[in-house]
Amino acid sequence: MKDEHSISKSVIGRLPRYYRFLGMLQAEGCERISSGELSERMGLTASQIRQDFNHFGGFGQQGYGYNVAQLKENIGRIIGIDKYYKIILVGAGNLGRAIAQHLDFSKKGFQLVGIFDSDEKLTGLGINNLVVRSFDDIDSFCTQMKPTAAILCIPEYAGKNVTEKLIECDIHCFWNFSHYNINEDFPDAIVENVHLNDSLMTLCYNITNSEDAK
Amino acid sequence: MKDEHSISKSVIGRLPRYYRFLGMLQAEGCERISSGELSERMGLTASQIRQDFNHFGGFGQQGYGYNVAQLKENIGRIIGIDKYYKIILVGAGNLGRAIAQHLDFSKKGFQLVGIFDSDEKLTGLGINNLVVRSFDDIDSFCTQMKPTAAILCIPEYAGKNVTEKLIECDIHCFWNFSHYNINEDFPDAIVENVHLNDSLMTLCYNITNSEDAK
DNA sequence: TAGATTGTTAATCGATTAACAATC
DNA sequence: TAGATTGTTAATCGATTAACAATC
Repeated sequence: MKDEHSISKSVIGRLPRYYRFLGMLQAEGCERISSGELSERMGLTASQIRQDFNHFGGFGQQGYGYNVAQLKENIGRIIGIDKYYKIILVGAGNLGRAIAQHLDFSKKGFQLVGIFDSDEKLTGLGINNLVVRSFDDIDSFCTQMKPTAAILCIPEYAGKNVTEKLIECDIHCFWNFSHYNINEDFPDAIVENVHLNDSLMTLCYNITNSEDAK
Repeated sequence: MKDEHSISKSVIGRLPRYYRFLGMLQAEGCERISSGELSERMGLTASQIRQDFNHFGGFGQQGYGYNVAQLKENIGRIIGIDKYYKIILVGAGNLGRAIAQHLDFSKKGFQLVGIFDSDEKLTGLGINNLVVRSFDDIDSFCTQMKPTAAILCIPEYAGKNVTEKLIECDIHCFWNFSHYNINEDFPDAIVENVHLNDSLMTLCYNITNSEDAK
C-alpha cells in the first residue's frame, strides 16, 4: 500500500460512492464484478476505477475481477467505517435536529453521543434517545466522553467562539453546516464543509445556463 | 463573453463562493478589491481568480481592481440569482422540513411555492407559510403553478416513481437529497446532488487517515 | 492452455499557476 | 507620467484515459 497521505481529494471523494454502489451490488446478490461492469454502472471509466483501487494496493484478481464483499470491506476499512468515532451535534435547530434524526451515523463510521444548544428553549428536548444539553456543559461532557468530532449546525456569527471552545475540549474534527470558515482561524482542524446554499446556487446556475441555451 | 457552455464544473463550483465572499466584503463596507487581496481572503491564487472571472468576460479595471458591488451583481446575474425560479419540496420528513425552514430561497435564486408528501399524517401541516399537500395533487398544482424545480427529500425506493411523475409535470431540475441516481434513468434532467452520507464518510476517512499519520 | 481482466506504465487532457504585456 | 493591477498567453502540474504486459 502506498503512502495514504498522497491520495488526492478526487480519489477520496469517490470512496464513499464506491462503498455505496458495492453495498447495492451486494444487496442484489452480486458476488463478483469487473472494473468494466462497475464502470458502466457508476458512469466512470474502467481505467479510473482500477487506478483508484490501486492507490490502496489493488484488491482484484487478474482474469476474475473483484470480489464485491471483500472490496466493500476493504474500502470500508480504508474509510474507517468500523471506527465509530464519537461525534456530538452542536446546534439543535431545524437543521441540526433533522441531521440527528435522518442519518444512521453508525453506518457511516460515527456514534452520536451528545447534542448541545445554547438556547434554553431547546435544552431538555429529546432527540433520538439523546437529550439536548446546554452548551455550558460542554467542558464536563467532553472530559468524560472524549468525543472526536462535532457537527456544527450553528449560525455563522457563533462559529468562531463555538469552534474555539470545542478545540479547547480537544475536538479537532468538524462536519460544518455553517458558513463559518473554520480553517481560516484553525488551519489544523479537520473540516468537511456542507454548503447547502452554494449547492442550491449551483443548481440555479445550471438552470439559468440551460435556459440560455434554448 | 465566451460560450458559457464551455465553463468547467470547477469554475462553476466556485461562483457561489465568490458571491458569498463578495457579500461579506460588501457588508464590511469594502468598495473595491484586487485579485491579490481576494485571493488571500479566500485561500485561492490571484491567477485563478482572474482566470475564473475572465471566463465570463472580465469585470475589472487595470490598475484599480474590481468594484465589489458591481462584481457581486455580475456574478449574481451569471448564476441567475434574480430569476426566482419556482421550486417545490417533495418529502416533508425531518430533513425536508428543515431544508424548507432553514434556507432563504429568495436569496439563492428560488421561490418555494409548494410542499408535497404522500404520507397523510403530514398533509395539512403548515411549514413556512405553506401547507403540506398530498402528492396526489401534484398534477393540478403543476398545471397551475408551473414550477421549474423540485427538492427531493424522499427515500431512495421512491426516487424513480416520484421523479418520473415530476418530469411528466414538466419539472426537469432537481435538488436531490436522496440516494436515487436521477441521471441514470433520466440523463437530460438537471441535477444537483447533496449526498450527506458521502460527506460524512469523507470526514470519517480524513479522521482515520490523520490518526494513522500519528 | 486460452480467455479474461487486472495492475501499471505511458499518453492525453484539462485545470491551475506563473509571467508579462496592456492599460487604467 | 509612474504605479498598480488587470486580461491573457505560456508553462506547469495533476488527474484521467488509453494501452498493454503480467497473471489468474
